[in-house]
Amino acid sequence: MRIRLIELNRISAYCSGNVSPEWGIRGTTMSGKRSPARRPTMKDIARHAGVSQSAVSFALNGRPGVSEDTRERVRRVAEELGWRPSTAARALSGEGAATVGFVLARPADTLGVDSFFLQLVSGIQEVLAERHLGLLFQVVEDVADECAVYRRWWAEHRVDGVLVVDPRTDDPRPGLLDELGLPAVVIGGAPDDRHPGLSTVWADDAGAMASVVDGLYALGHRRIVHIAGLPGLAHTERRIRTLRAEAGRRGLSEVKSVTTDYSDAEGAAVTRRVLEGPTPPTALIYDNDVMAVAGAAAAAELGFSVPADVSVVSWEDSALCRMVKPWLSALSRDSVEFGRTAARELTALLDGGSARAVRVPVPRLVERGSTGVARGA
Amino acid sequence: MRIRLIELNRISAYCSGNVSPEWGIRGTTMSGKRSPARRPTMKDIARHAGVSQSAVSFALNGRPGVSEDTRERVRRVAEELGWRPSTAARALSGEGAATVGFVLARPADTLGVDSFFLQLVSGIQEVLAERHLGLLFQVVEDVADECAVYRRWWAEHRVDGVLVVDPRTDDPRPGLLDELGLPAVVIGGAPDDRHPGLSTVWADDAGAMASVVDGLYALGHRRIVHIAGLPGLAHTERRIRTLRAEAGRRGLSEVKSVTTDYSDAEGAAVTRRVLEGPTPPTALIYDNDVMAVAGAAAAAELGFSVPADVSVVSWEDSALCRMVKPWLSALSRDSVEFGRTAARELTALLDGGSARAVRVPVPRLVERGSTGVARGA
DNA sequence: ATTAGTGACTAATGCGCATTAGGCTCATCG
DNA sequence: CGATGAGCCTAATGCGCATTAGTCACTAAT
Repeated sequence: MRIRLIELNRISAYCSGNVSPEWGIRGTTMSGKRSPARRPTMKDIARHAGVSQSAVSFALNGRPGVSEDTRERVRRVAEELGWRPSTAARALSGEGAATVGFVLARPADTLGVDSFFLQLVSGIQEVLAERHLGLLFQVVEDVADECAVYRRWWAEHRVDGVLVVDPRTDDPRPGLLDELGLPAVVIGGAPDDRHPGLSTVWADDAGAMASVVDGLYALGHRRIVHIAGLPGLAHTERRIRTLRAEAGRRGLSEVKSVTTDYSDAEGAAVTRRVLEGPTPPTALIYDNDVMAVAGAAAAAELGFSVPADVSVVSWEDSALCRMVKPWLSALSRDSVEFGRTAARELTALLDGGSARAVRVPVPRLVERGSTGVARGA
Repeated sequence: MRIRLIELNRISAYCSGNVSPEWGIRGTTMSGKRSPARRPTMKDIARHAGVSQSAVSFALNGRPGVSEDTRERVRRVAEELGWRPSTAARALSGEGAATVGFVLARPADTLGVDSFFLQLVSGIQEVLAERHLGLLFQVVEDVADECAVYRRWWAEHRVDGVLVVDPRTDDPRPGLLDELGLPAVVIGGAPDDRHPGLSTVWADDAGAMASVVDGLYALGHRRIVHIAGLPGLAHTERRIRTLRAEAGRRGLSEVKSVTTDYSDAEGAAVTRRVLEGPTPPTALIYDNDVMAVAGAAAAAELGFSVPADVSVVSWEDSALCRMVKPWLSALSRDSVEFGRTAARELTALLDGGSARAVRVPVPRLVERGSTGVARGA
């Protein structure tokens, strides 16, 4: 009796699969009106394949408990029906949301021209897409809002982990994420012992700064101004500290850093201010490409020729650096790969791996036309 | 008997809420090890408030069936516990995923310096954040991949709707989204009657192009080259068609469009090619800021002075346009507001509103130093 | 005084999946 | 020849929420 029924089911499933599937993914309501479309579920697969819903689950998840034969059949049916697991249901049954979060804490108007993030994100995506992980993205005003977003995401069960950018000194985020138990990778921060749960992917800013100063020193530069980015950002502070140390080591007194908001406006303004001083610097190091370009233009306007009067280095390479004359020498790094690495670390964490600190290659100085021997050297 | 029990529950809830809540959101496992944190659920709230779980649901969702008194109490408890509805559970019980999708189909290396998308996204976020809607973001290589992503998102029940950018001629996406019944807003496409289910937010490129040509014509320009963006994009084609029409209307034969990939390299290359021809144009219209800047630089290298020899107009305004000398005249639009509008349309759609086509203001030409009277005019 | 009605809850169900606990059949061993 | 176990499945349960169907006490109307 029982066997009979099952057999019948199997036969009908077999037929419908090969001859005329009465079970498409398009539904038709009673009224005859065409409903938009119906998502196939495991139940549908089960009916189609003539097995129980649990068997389907076992089959599709590689769990033992079904014959290879059945497994294959179930897989085929799932494929035909275009089935995909509902992330909602998966998340609900404890499997996680299959999503990672990414928050960008920058005021909308500061977003402007920034090639770094888009490239970073595209690298991240590459890795996440392979594993069908979604990327939940949000732009907020400041770090406080960012923390609120993490809390919400966590409470709403929206993400399995997050990628944190722009680490700061006295950053509240690592502590919060630790508390929430949300796996996270900090991008661009130096390794931090206080939060063993977080992974870190970082570039050796200190080393890069040292080598830039080395190079400029060799070219005879003794007065150097570093037009830095936002104060409070970990890498800004690292660069500033290193510059000071390098200057101290060489006994250079006319070397300093000035922090800005990364905008072209401030980049130009600071440039004008320092160049109009009594003893203008002979070399300028900008923390991003936008300021470097704006600064170089400002210098030119003041009658300073680049690189004869003043050398310019951009700490970010992009098409922008090749849009002005002379082309700007820049520290080049592979932002896409940076993103890939970060995403890989996060997936490793999600797989239960333990946190670690990964260092990506030191940015390389690409010498173009904007750096030269110091005037008078 | 029953009353008694309920009363007791209420009292105990009252006490625990005010004196020593034994129910925090932090859990402690049996072994004494501190578990990372526990998400409070409606069950917790129910226990705390001494009511059933359904009552909590009614209370929190503004449904009738509970007294104002209870409602308020439940709300307070939920607040105290830091409760947030699990999106997974919500989605599973048919409420939608509280997420909208956004796919960017551009090869990774083409992403480069683009201010438009980041601004667009930040505008979108502003509106979505208000309603606690998440934004699922993905970067893919081409439109085929993009379609695959929509299918997957739909099958996985991941998004309630999507925002579509870069509409094309013969675009497969509207049809697909229609088929899937996925609410969508097309950003930048002209209204399309064939897909009544989709909303559209668009700017009047045709009108803008006409006014730009008007302006250049008035300055004496008769030979104009339009360095357009990617062929196949709806707005590229619209601009090209309009330019041709305007030229025809005025009997100008030396007016043409050349399509590119939006990169600085092609912008410069095309510029060189047309300027080195026998009768070089006196005005160049670039479809984005990156090409405009690169093109202006290329022109300068060839000995063409801007705007004396050739006028330059950028169809995208950004800090970039103010980083070169002379500053570039540009068509300025409020990309952030554009994003807001699109997001608002999508939320309206999600609320059950019907699709419509919304036109945002025509981009306005900001005259800067790069446009002038045509040589010889 | 009985009935209908209403307000305020609680119980029960389902969403789509993973998982645990059983159930049935057949081969193997003592 | 009955007991044991392995193999292959099915049934049942839970996740967190929304929702529908009761339940119970109390009021208004007949």
